[in-house]
Amino acid sequence: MKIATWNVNSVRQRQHLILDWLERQQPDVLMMQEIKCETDQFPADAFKEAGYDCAIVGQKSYNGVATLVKGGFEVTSDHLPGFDHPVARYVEIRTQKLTLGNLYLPNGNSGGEEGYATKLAFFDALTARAQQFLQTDTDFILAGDYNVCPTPEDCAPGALGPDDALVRPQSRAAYRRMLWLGLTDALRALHPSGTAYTFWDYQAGAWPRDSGLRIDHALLSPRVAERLETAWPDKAERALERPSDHVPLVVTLRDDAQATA
DNA sequence: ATGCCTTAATGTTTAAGA
Repeated sequence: MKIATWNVNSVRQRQHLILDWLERQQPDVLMMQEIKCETDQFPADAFKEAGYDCAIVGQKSYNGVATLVKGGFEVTSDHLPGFDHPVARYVEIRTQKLTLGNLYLPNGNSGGEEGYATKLAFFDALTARAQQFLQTDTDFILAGDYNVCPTPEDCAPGALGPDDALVRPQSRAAYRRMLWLGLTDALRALHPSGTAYTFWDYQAGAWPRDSGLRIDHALLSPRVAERLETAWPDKAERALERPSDHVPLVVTLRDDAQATA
């Protein structure tokens, strides 16, 4: 099973790049963030033609998430339970015996301390959601744009100041708290060290200088982690014409031994 | 100079992104 997450920075601007990528990679699931459109503006027909059905939670101008799925699925939530802000930053589906949460965590650099508090509040609710799944023995993946560089190795030297919301100690602690629940960072489980950036700023020649960040992550519940086969950021996508500033993070899982036994 | 791009919309500028 092949699952990807990608902050596309406007699905309408990126539609053809996304369709080309789907054609090449053929994932079973693609979780997209920052679709930047209302639900009824989402180009669902084009993705349908490519073989994908969509779970869409859009809003005007900003944010917005959508999950593309091959095969049957059901939407289990169109918002993050416990996060009481009317923003389109979470959609959750169930397919192939997995619950897949697609998240766009607040950046936390705008809106002063209140804006930063919103980021931590989202983390709290996401942690509670994960605990709920663990308690109910639900296999799950929580993937998306976490807007956190978990360790210094995940932030190119000089790319961000020490007070940036992506690297503040509380942000990193909030991310670690999810790992401490027993979740697995798919990329780091297979590639424990080294750079594995998923984002390069449009500004200041960040891409040619390889001044990137690892901020897009896939966290796996214990039984799903047992099936982890590969995890890689599709860096080549950043070099194409008019790309998103993020690249897809791709995770593949071996077949469920329980299902095939 | 929290700028250097890029996006959407409030649109001949602004806010947000990270």
